[in-house]
Parts: sequence; structure tokens; C-alpha cells
Amino acid sequence: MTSGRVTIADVARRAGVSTAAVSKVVRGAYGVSAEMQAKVTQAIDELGYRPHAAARALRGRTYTLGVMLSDTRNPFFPDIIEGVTDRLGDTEYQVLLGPGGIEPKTQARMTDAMIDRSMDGLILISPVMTDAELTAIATATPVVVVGRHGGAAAYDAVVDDDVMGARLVVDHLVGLGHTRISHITHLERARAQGLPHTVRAEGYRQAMRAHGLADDVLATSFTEVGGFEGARELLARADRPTAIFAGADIAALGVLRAADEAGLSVPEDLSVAGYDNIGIASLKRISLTSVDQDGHVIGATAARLLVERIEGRTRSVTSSVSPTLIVRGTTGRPRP
Amino acid sequence: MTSGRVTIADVARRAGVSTAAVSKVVRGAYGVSAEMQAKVTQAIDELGYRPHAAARALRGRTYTLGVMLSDTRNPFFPDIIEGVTDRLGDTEYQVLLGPGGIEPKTQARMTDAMIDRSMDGLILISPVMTDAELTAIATATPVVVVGRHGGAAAYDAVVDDDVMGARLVVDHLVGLGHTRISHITHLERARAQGLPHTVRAEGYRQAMRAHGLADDVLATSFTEVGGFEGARELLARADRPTAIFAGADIAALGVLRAADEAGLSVPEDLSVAGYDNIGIASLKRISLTSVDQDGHVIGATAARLLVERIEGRTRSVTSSVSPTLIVRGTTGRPRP
DNA sequence: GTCTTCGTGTAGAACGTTCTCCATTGGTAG
DNA sequence: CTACCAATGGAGAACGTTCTACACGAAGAC
Repeated sequence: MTSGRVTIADVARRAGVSTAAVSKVVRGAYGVSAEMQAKVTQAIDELGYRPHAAARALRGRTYTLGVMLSDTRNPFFPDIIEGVTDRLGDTEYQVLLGPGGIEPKTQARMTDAMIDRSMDGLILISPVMTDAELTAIATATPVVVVGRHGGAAAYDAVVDDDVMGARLVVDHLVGLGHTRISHITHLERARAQGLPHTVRAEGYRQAMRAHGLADDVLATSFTEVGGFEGARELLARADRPTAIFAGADIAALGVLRAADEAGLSVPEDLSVAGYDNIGIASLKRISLTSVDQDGHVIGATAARLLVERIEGRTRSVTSSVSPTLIVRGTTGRPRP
Repeated sequence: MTSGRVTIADVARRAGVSTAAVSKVVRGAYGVSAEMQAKVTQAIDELGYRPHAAARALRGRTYTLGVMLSDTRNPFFPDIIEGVTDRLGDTEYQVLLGPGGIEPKTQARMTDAMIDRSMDGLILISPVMTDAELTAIATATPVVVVGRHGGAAAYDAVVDDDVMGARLVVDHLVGLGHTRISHITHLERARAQGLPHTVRAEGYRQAMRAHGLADDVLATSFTEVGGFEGARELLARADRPTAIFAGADIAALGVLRAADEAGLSVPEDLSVAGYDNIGIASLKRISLTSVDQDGHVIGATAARLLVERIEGRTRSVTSSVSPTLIVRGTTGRPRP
């Protein structure tokens, strides 16, 4: 099978030097003459040599970074991934994605698998696990956590300022004249803290209080169905809200469907706002008011922090990205 | 860094046996007594030993399967991935995804990287490369190609019957009374053959011919913008089509936007159909008529074929999945 | 001239597995 | 009682790298 593989020994033989010398050239290490450099690179090119990452793993780097995805379906992830790969495009690092699933158990299995494959570092996107578990992982390998607030000392964190994002939405809706504004959030089974939806819900509560309004939070799930069912419940009430702020755009899409089915027109009868500003939100047919997180920047920042940490930084860093509100057609003045 | 790692030697010491014996137990190999089995598994549990995949790579399996994604943004991929992981869930194999990008160059780089990391097998989703390149990869490691027609002998293939899918759409539109039906396809820069969009376009042509109608294919790209610009061009014509069949749902969404901006109502002035039946297509607000591929089945089939091939099958297999047409609100009778 | 020092190259031991022999044991056929 | 065999466990060589020593020569300092 691997019969055809060109090894470092082949290159060394061809160039008439030792394998150690070839290794130095490949790694750009100290102590190589210009002549040696030339000889070896020529041999490498002639033979088409590529270092065997798995073999490297046993001694040094693998030049592999892992990104654990908690939910492959979330349309917001591609932005982050693109940010990561763009940032890493001209480096030697390769990015591999691990579908971790929604369950804490499967996520733990995936991170273990990544560590077992000696990845040089891990980016965990909205991981659902305790701080203790997170710290345990971070002692085994450099870690950057995306989307969880209150990061610990052992790892870096990149977060969206979710409190601010929620406030932007509430301020906007109140500015339009709404007073009965409900919030749909995600119900978490695990004991993880500082997850985006929790913080968004808290930001929503704070903002409502600041305006002297009563808050109303309903927990379903961040899926189209979750948004649909949550909205159906809210809209069935006698004093139904005039605006619904969903903690994620996918859920907001479900809210829109519920409004359609209930025969309510948006935004006249009901204003709807989401969070994440996913691609579809900008489609004329949807035109969803949403909070934009700039996933590209988040991904690029995570990649930068991870490489820094791999290359020696030990002091922990938390980077916060400010969201912006994108006002579109699903929010407007309530009927008097 | 890796100081804390429990190795096979630790387990062997603890159980009072040789490392070779532990290896046998771990792999479930032949020649282990019940007693040995018990001793070793106990030691493994006590120490929390997990085999180091990178070290394994040097001699045997890595139990890692790679899935190369040609485009992370395509909302159809999560279905395939879920099919793969579901199928592999209770096996020892781990799935890692490689964002290969749209460029042939970056895709080649990614497949190389996966081979260098000694993955046991690769699933390539709509790879953009020549058959020769594909065959070269397939000689290095087991390969299953998803979404490319006309697979070669060196690898397995899972394809959607795109000719049939295109015919379903055309038949449906003709049945409604349309005669001027245009098709938007994806313009390929590379010399790859048998890609889905090519086959869909060909299926469209065949079906139109079968109905005695003139075909009209416009090549832009399978993106929202691609669909938008293509539709804008088509709708600016004097004898503009009464129906547009986009080769992918994302492009169809762009077509809808173009229709909105042109002040055309759907489906009265323009019928629109897509391909892939992505999640959003079923939203009331979109309600896009589309061809459903059952990505879950495709992914699961690909995973099954790959494992079979890894475990010894050499005869090449091509599995074809039949699509179904999901009729929704964006298609209807043309104005007389 | 001898002693350092520096720059360059190499030998050879890791790294954590798997896998091919080989040795030992106990049982059974003759 | 011998000869053979099957079943089990172990020794030790791979696998393809990196990395720590160290050797060697040239150049400079005294």
C-alpha cells in the first residue's frame, strides 16, 4: 500500500547527506549551509518528497490544527471556518474539522480523538462541557474556545459580546414602540456555563429591565422547529407579544413560519429579530433583522491566538468581538 | 507537554505482561487467553489508556477516515456528513472533515495532507480534479467519490441520478404548461468531468429535447449571487423564460431575489425550481420546489463502501441514489 | 603553536505502536 | 514414553521522523 512513499532516507541518499541534515532543511532549523540547503531542496523537488505527518507526530509537530464543531448544521459555522482557513492559508498548518455532535459525550469523544492524533492545537466552537473538562483538555494541548464566556486561565477565548448584541435588539424594538417583547432561548441539558444563548438571554433581561419592561423568556431549542414551537406557544397567549427576539436566526426562521401559519403579517402584527445574521437572512424573501457577529473575524482571531499559544505564549487571552445590528424588514412599529 | 500520556508500556507493566500482549488485546487479535484478556482490560480501565493514533499510523491503522468537502457553505453537506457519522457511530473509526476549498489546487493540497496523516480512507465530495489525479489518490489509499459520475476502476462512487432529477423538474414544468424553461448551471474552470452540474445540465437538455422544446442553458455559479445574476440576465430578455430551473437551491434563492427585484411574482410570472432540497427550501416563506437527494443515505452509503474497501474489497462499486421531486409553492401554471 | 570558539554535519537514540518470528507449555496420538 | 501439534505469550525489529549529543575542521585569540 504505502510502498511508493518517498521517505526522508530516500532524499538523504539522493543528496548524499544524512537524514538529520535533510530534517534540518525541511524544518528550517539552525545550522545549514547554503550549499546543503540547495542540494537538499533539489533532491526534495526531484523526488516529490512530503514529510509523513504521522511519523512527525511521534517526535515533534504534526502541523495539524483541529476545529471541533458542535453542530454541523449551524449555517454560522462556515464563516468561522473560512476565517480560520484564510488566516492559516499561507502557513504550514492544516486544518481538520471534527463533527462533535450536540451531546457532551460525543464532543468529549471527538476532542479525545483529536488529542490522540497529536494535533498541535484545538479550536473548540461552543463546546458543551464543564470548565473542568475544558481545562483538562487544555493541559493536554493548546486550546482556543470560541463562543463561551468566562474563559479560564488554561486556554484562550474568542467571544462575541452577546450582552451587547441582545441590548442592541431590545433597544431597537423599544425604539419602535414595542413593550411586550419575548425572547426564545435554547434549553441546555448539560451543566455548561457561559454559553452564548445563556448570555444572550441574560443580556435581554438586563436590557428589558433598563427600559422598565417585564421580561419573558421561553426556552426551546435553536432549531427551526424549536423557534416554530416556541412562537406558536407565545402567539397563543391572550396578551401575546408584539415582538419576538429569537436567540438564533434558525429559530427566528421558525418564528416566521409560526407567524405565517397563525395568519399574522410581519412586521405589522409581529416583529421578529434573530441573531447571527446568517446568509439567508439577507434574502429579500426573508429579510430578517439580525445581529451580525462577523464570523470571519472570530475565526481568524481564534486561529491567530492558537498559533501564538502553540509557539509559546502562556498568558491567557480573551478576545471580544463587538456585534452590530442589521435592521431589515421583519421589524417595524407595532399596531397602535 | 505529552508528559502525562499513558502508553502501552504503562499498561503492560501494570498488568505484568508484555507490550505485545497488550497490543493483541487492544486490537482483538488472535491468540489471547480469557485470563490475559481480563488482566489487560482491567489495567487499561484503571489507567485510562487510549492508543496513540499517530503512533499506530506508523505500523498499522489510524482508524481515521477523511471527508474532503469542496465547499463548506453548501447547506447540503451537513446531511451527507450526518449520514457518514451515523453509519460510523458505533465503529472504532473517527471521521475528520477537510475543508478543501473550491480550487483544484487547494483540494489537492487537502487530499495530500490527509494522505500524509495516514488516514485509512477518504471520502471525496464533489472533488474538482481530473480522473488521473483521482486515480493517483486512490492508489495511495481507499477512496469513495461522492457526486461524480463515471467513476473509474480504482475507487467506489456514490452518485445521485442527476439525469433523472433534471427530467423530473422538466416534466413537472412542462406538465404545468411551460415551454420557455431556462436552466442555470455552474461554470467550471477545471477540466473535471462528470460533475453533478454538468450531468444535470445534460439531463435538462435531454428532457427538453424529449418534449420537443428548445433548451437554454446559462452558466454562472452555484451561489446566491450566481443565481441572482443569471436570473437578472435571463429576465432582461425580450422573450424571457416563464420558468427557471436552477441546478442548485442556493442559486434558486438568488433567482427568487432577482424575481423580487424585477417586480415579478412567483409563481404567477415566473416559476422557479432548484436542486438539493436544502432545509430552508421547506420554509413557508421560501417554499421552493426542489429535487431531493437524501444526503443522509448518500453519506451512509459512502461510509459503508469505504469501510468495505478498507477491509479488503477490491472490485469497484458504484451506487446510484434515485432523487424525488418535492413540489412546493414556487412552481405553478404560467400566465396564459 | 596551542587553546577556544564557532559553524556545520552526523550517529544514534528516542517516540508508541504493530507484527513477524520464536519459545514455551500442555495435550494428544501413536 | 516419545513425537507432534495447537495455543499462547514474548523479544525485538520495524515504521519515518526529530533531536540531543558529539565530531570535525577552520578561524581567531593569546
